[in-house]
Amino acid sequence: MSSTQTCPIEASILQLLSPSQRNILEAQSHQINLNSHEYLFERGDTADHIYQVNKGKVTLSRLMPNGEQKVFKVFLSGGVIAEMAVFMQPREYPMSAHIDQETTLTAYSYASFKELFISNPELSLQVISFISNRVGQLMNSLDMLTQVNANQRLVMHFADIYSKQKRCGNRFTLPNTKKVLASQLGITPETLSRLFKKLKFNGLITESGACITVPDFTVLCREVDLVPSIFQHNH
Amino acid sequence: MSSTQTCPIEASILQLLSPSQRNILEAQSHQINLNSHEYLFERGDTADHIYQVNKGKVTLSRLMPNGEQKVFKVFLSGGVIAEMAVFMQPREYPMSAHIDQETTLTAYSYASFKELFISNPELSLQVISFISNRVGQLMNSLDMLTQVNANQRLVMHFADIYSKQKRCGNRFTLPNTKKVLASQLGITPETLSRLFKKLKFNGLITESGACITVPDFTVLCREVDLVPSIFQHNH
DNA sequence: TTACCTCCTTGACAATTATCAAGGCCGTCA
DNA sequence: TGACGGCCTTGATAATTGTCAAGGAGGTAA
Repeated sequence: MSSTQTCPIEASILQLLSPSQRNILEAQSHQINLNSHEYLFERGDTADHIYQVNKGKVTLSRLMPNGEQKVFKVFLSGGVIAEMAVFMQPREYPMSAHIDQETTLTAYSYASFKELFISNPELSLQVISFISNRVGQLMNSLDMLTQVNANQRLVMHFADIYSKQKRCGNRFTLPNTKKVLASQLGITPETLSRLFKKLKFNGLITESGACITVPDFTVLCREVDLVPSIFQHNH
Repeated sequence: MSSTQTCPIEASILQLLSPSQRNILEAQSHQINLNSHEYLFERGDTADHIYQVNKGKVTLSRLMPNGEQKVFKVFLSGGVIAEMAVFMQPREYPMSAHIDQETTLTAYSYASFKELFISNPELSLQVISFISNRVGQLMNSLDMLTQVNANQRLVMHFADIYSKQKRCGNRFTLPNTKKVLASQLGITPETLSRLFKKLKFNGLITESGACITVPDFTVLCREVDLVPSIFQHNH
């Protein structure tokens, strides 16, 4: 797993800033270096910084009642961490951020964002819009996790990855280990392994390392009873 | 099912406004009357109003790929509808709002909110905070729906209702039909019926109409393998 | 090199949940 | 009043997913 890997392209709050606003923020930022197995923050810590990954790998996860670690998201270079948490009340990180590889980050303080918002009302509007969209996405995820079975969740996840990656034909690359993927889909690694086996057996996908090839998206969707439009790029 | 029923107490964007801000908004609002079986709006409509229910009953739902209607939320008097949707890009309602009973609503326009935000930067900050919290809640729901079984989801839902209702001993009232409840929990009505049966058989709850009595919250939680703290009121 | 350790896979089995079918209850409406 | 329709329940059965146990592949550190 190379450390030059980048996150799927994903919108972040930082992209809403104009160059001059960005400069103000940068001026007040600072750099952080962390080693493998350290924590950037833990659940419950005061959330006073948003972080952007420059290099490395950070996993956002939460300890579940059963003692398992549920992975929410893995951040590679470019990823922006905790862009919501710092605005919550009480201002506490709702999950822990674990360093998986030696990582360098840029830390932007809550205070500097607050100043920007106060002095730029139109920026605040954009941010409200941005977060509202996130709410919409989360509600979609809620649908996905309750109304469809594991097979469909996997294919929908494929669609998600596919639409976020730079297209290279009918292929895409799994950004995480299968254990993490299983955790994100809310199933066990064993079940995931069997789902993959079935998809491969039926010729719906081919697997080569972390790279998945889908001969025919329409067929794949029909097989699991989903509309093919989920693979349309809706940027 | 009486039409004087009220929503569980739940924070809304309207509560962030100062009296004078509220007045500005009210001045630009208008009243709406709708009859049973009409739609307030449908998924995809331009989202240009936030609505507050004065009297009646409105169901927010979405058509699922399998053709079923998944209920997200039921609004009774006091409920505030679409407080996120109007800020999303593109500005479209992500679900449909169905009128279940004759209903009167107050409609506040997106434009008037926008003006308020632009002229009150601190208000915008509060709104950002408010929506971020909603993001946090949704992520908790995601946990709940993926990491725990149906039994636990039901009890957690009890805890949710209980903490939002005015306390009257160890009782609370189910706000929706069991069919709707099942839909919210992501299970079938049959499964829900059997869960209730088991809880009642084991003496963990008593049911009298829509009213549920829990003799001992600690015992109930222990039985389904959850921490009792979920019933603590964390206003 | 060996000794771990984690991830991934597979098999056998158990638990959970959905599906299908049927009947009772309770409203509304003609 | 009776007919209809929705909701709730129950039973029988099937499908889905989890649990436990075991082994292979690959990486890392002593």
